[in-house]
Amino acid sequence: MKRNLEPIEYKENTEALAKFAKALGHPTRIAILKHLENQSCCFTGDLVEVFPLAQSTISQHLKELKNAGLIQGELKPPKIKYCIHQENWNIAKSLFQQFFD
Amino acid sequence: MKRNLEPIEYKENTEALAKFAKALGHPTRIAILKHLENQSCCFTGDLVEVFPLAQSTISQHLKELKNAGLIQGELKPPKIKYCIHQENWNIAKSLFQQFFD
DNA sequence: ATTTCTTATCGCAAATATACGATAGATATT
DNA sequence: AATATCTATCGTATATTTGCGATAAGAAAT
Repeated sequence: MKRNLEPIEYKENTEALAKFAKALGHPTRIAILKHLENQSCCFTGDLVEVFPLAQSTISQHLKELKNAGLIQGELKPPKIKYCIHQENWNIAKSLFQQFFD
Repeated sequence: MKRNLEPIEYKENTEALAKFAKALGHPTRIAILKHLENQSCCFTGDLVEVFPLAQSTISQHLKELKNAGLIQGELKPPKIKYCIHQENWNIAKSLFQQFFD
């Protein structure tokens, strides 16, 4: 095999949009975000009860959403409260909007 | 290992949105779609010249976009003309719209 | 200090995605 | 029928994703 080692350079918006889309590319993560929109916020434990998935799996999905910038965690010891990251959410929203015209 | 063999059941819209998002979750596919929006249509060969990727790789990305329903291919022998699948495009658009409020 | 509660991380296994070259298929043209 | 052109598919290698249980990490309360 011979792979393209040097990654292709895309426009900034293209990369950003793909990154957001990738984070949204799993039904569990969509469902988590919908849940966050309804509840405005929630704890990891709440989600573990909602979805038939291991706690570690939920945590991993949350991590990806956080890495993508779509959510943020706030320390509420001993829990962690997760909310939509409103600023980045708006950025994602407008990127998708302008993408679809 | 013991995986959850029975897949989780999500709402239809959740699945649909995740599927579209997944297809959009790669910068090359975003770029292809942007190109299609500008040109309205194009051939596989055109894309091979635009992107520094093998023809087979481009073809694979097109296949995924087609499977997601975002594009459609029209036979224009000996070429194939790819266009946005307008109907599904609108569905995707409205799914993202209502997802982001 | 120890225990309790909550969440993150590690290590693993399996599945999927990404990329390539090579090859096959489909259709005009000669 | 043979050739040329264009695209899809196959086979392969590697990387990433997804999921689990087990364990670690953090903070509060006892």
